[in-house]
Amino acid sequence: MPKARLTPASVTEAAAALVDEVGFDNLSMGLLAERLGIKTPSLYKHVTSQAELAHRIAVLAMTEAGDTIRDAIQGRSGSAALAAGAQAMRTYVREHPGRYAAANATRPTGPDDPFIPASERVLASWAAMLSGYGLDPGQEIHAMRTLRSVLHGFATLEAAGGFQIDASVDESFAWLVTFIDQGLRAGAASRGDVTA
Amino acid sequence: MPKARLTPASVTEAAAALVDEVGFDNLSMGLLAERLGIKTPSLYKHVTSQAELAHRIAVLAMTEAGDTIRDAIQGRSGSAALAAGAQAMRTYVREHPGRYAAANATRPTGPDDPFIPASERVLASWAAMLSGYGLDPGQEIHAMRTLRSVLHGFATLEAAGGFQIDASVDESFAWLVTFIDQGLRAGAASRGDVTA
DNA sequence: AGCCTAAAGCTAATCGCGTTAGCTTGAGTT
DNA sequence: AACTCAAGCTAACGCGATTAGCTTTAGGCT
Repeated sequence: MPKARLTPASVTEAAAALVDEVGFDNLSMGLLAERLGIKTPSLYKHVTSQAELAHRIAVLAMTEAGDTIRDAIQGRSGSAALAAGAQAMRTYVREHPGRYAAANATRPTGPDDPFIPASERVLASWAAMLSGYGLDPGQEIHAMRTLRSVLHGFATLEAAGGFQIDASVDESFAWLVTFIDQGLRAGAASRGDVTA
Repeated sequence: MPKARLTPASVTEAAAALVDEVGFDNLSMGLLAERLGIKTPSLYKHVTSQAELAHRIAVLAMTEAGDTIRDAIQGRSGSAALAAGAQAMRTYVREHPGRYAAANATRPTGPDDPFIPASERVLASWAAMLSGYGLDPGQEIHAMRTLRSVLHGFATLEAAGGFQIDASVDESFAWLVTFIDQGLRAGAASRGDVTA
């Protein structure tokens, strides 16, 4: 049999790179085939459908994002962990807008979808980071959702060009991170958790 | 000439209703035509393209959202204005997920695009609400962006089914609003910096 | 009342893109 | 050297958006 020039991983990676360049909803089989130097129908020897391809990009994205966030948080705690994790996520989305869009467009296909553990790893990193704030157990879920909301919201708004005066977007993000940090600290303090 | 059964406004409204039912990216000319009781090509007597139709939905959505947010904030100030405005926005997105998706998918088509003033009206409402917190002028832009990020992030995550244990999503939103309110009151980011 | 125009519909046809069917080739195995 | 099958290819189908061109009909005008 012919040597496998194209592996499942290399095809997914090429698709992910493509999507970061042209945007997730401009992904087309023809574009990817051209990029790989083959004709469009030949792609179906490596992918069952465009939907499956998009899903594979999503799994890759979630896995990569999980890795960078985990690495950023590793070895830090509290404010530093929050700042590093948030920055890692923002940077990932800026560098891989197409992959991130793919991840947001996808839904788990079943109970054994690898997308599920990949997302859970991301959530686990955030949970680990939040645990450093010593929040009340009942509040952790809310803090987690609020955190996800801000970071996701900021990243998508930025990716969509939603911030007009982009001169100070970095500054805004730093402000946002500080805002969250102080809110979380205050939340812990309000329950007497303060180290005084 | 035949009476105008279908006005530009009624077509856009029907498309918006459709999109809220089937999801923005399941919008199709055939579906809308069927809904209006005409054949697909006849739609082009009322719309120049699907892209234009999507854009009209987006303008409608931004205008409607602006109205409800303004109305919610009217007559309130401070925490109450924030809570009411945030709730209004969340409710709008929950009730009109397709329109909101359309609004996020669109880009201004030119300097005289009605989408621009429509978005500005939304921003103006948020700005009016934020002014009640008496923030430092230099921080207002950051507070605005942070506010937009949380609300947009929460709304889109919720619409995408991103919150698994949906039992307490209402509670999480209330927590989020309180979190933002307390942060704004404290002038959170005015002191200290956590930037990595 | 009776024409005349143009808006609004329709059918037929085109185009692009995803996808399927079926043929061909060549590397690795026997 | 024969054999097999993964990976490519061309041809063709299907569906949704869009265009072309015809038909109908209501409103304005004389």
